[in-house]
Amino acid sequence: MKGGEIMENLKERVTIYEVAKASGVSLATVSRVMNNSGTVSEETKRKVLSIIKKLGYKPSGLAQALATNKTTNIGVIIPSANYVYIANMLNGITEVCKKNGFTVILYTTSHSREDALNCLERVIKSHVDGVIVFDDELDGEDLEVFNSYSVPVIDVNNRIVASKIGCIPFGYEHLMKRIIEENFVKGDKKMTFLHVHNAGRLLSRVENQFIKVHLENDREYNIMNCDDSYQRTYQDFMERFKQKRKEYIIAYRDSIAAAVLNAATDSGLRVPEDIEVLSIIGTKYSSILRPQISNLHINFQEVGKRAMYMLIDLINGTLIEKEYKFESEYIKKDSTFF
Amino acid sequence: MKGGEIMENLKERVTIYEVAKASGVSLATVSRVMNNSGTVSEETKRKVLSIIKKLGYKPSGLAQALATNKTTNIGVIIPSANYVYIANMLNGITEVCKKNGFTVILYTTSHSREDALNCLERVIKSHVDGVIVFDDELDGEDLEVFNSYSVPVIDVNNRIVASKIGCIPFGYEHLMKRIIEENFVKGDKKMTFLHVHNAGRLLSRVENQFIKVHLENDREYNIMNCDDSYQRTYQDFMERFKQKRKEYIIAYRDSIAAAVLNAATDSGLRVPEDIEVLSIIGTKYSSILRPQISNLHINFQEVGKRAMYMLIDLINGTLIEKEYKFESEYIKKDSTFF
DNA sequence: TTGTACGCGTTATCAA
DNA sequence: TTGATAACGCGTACAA
Repeated sequence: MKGGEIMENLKERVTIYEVAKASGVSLATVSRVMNNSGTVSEETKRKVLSIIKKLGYKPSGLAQALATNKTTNIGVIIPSANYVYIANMLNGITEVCKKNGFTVILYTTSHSREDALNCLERVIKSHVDGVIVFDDELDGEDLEVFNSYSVPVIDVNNRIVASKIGCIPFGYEHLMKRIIEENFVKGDKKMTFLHVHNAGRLLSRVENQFIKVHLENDREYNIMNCDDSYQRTYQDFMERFKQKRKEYIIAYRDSIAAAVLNAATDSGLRVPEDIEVLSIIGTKYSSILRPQISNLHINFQEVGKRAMYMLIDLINGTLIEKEYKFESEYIKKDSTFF
Repeated sequence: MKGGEIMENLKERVTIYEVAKASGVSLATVSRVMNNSGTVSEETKRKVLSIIKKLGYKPSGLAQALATNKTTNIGVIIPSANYVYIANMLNGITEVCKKNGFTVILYTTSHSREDALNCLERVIKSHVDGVIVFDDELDGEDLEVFNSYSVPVIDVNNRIVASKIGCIPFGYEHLMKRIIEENFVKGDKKMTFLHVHNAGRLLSRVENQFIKVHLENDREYNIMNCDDSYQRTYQDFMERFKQKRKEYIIAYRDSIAAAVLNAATDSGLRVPEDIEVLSIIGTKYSSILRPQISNLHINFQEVGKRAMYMLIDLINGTLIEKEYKFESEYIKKDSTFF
């Protein structure tokens, strides 16, 4: 053995052929043993199994997928795993995946159209058995593209239905209307909606509803631009709260709501007497933060699980109801009066 | 056309053969066009490209992977995406992946040895080009198994090095010692370490260090069993704080620390005068919660990025330093005195 | 019960 | 500049 020779024990991947040879049978028999298909005599089965174990043979998922046209992989497209509610959904998906023998391939879009189209390409190339989309960069037409490559789709947070598309829309409108009108009747504060640039359809829909309900009731309202960052929002509100106004503020999610609350508290304003805050997307942090934040709750872990269940049915062609709506629930905490 | 016929426009996947036929060239030429390899005349190139576009041809990643022995997929093994710091790491990984043309396959183990071994199997079957492991269920021997199937590994939170294994250990011990001893000198409270059953090596190591430093200094300490859940811990401490004792409590992560803090506040105890709390793993919530939580900070997004950079180098055989340590940093906030 | 041979959709090596 | 053709590792009719 020469000096410079590579000594790594990268034993080459053992294939079905080698198992067959070592067992003295054909590769078809090995395949049968692996998949418990066809009929194999107990004796050869034992022998083959022992060889498989001895050689440490693991079938190549690639070759299997190519031969069977099934990968048992599903794609998940999300903007980022960094938001708690999205991580919760992801967790629900993986849970159901594991129980059903699927594996998750993760695609993130970082809020960019370019990334999104890139994902689309890669998802199609990857031969996933199906895909769950929770991403505003992808619209109905994009989802049709998946379908045209016969990739079943479950679209979360939309209402797009087609032959191989199911959807899980969220119901925030009714509840939003109820809360706003309750504030008109019992409350005394003008409402401010925190508008986040490019934050997606979910927030836009709620914002539109916010405006609509105000117009219907002939009430004044504020829309305020807001960064999707705790620090920046905190600073903005420290500035804003120098004038000790009373306000009812609606924020996208817990961190943003917390920024407002902390700024209020740090400015000597009382919650909820002076400042009321509502978080649209509530997570467990709504209850951990003090004061606890009132929020419109949807269990995103359950959303993820449901999405995956629906996708499995869609893949198997047994999905009856292509739409499953999640209604939000009002969790009244300390940051609001009613 | 009969009535019951299926009308779905699931156009079958178009293959390289069909493109070749439609272009009047051989599949080899199409392959060359796709990969910009070899030499193709401008004219046929144009023709082939137009056909590719027209037919919407996307090469099969499966077949490519089988032929080239490269998937451009990497595996990520984590206990769950539900913890903020893990989600942060995941985010760092995906970011670097995207820039370098890799795709993440996600494997979660749900804190079970069985799941972990299952992951091991699936990772090997899936032909990933490499794997990042941040999971206590998998030990050094398991990682060697990856290696024996020539799957490069980056192991986070451990110090295991081998031919195709790199690692990213965390440095908590020194800082822990410094903080504890500072408390001995300047502080006046007995320290309590929250022991979480089966929470993994990271916490165990810190706990051992906690005990060691106390023994070295001949000081008394408490170890207290604690659930890895906000609610349960909150209740436990509401009970405990009925006796208005003074304590310095060390918790695993923000949520748990918050449970202690909230219980203290709700029991009429002052922070940090009566109760001091330190969170070992700090996230952005350390600064959002009130009082803000002192913590031992490691930027997990950076950990994820670094892990992926190292993995890429390992795959390419260009990784020089197989170990890259992340030292924790003490972020002094309002929940402690020093 | 077992083996042969073909197909899955690519890449890559030769010749032509 | 192109086109056959052999891998890649497996599943699976069909034949034996």
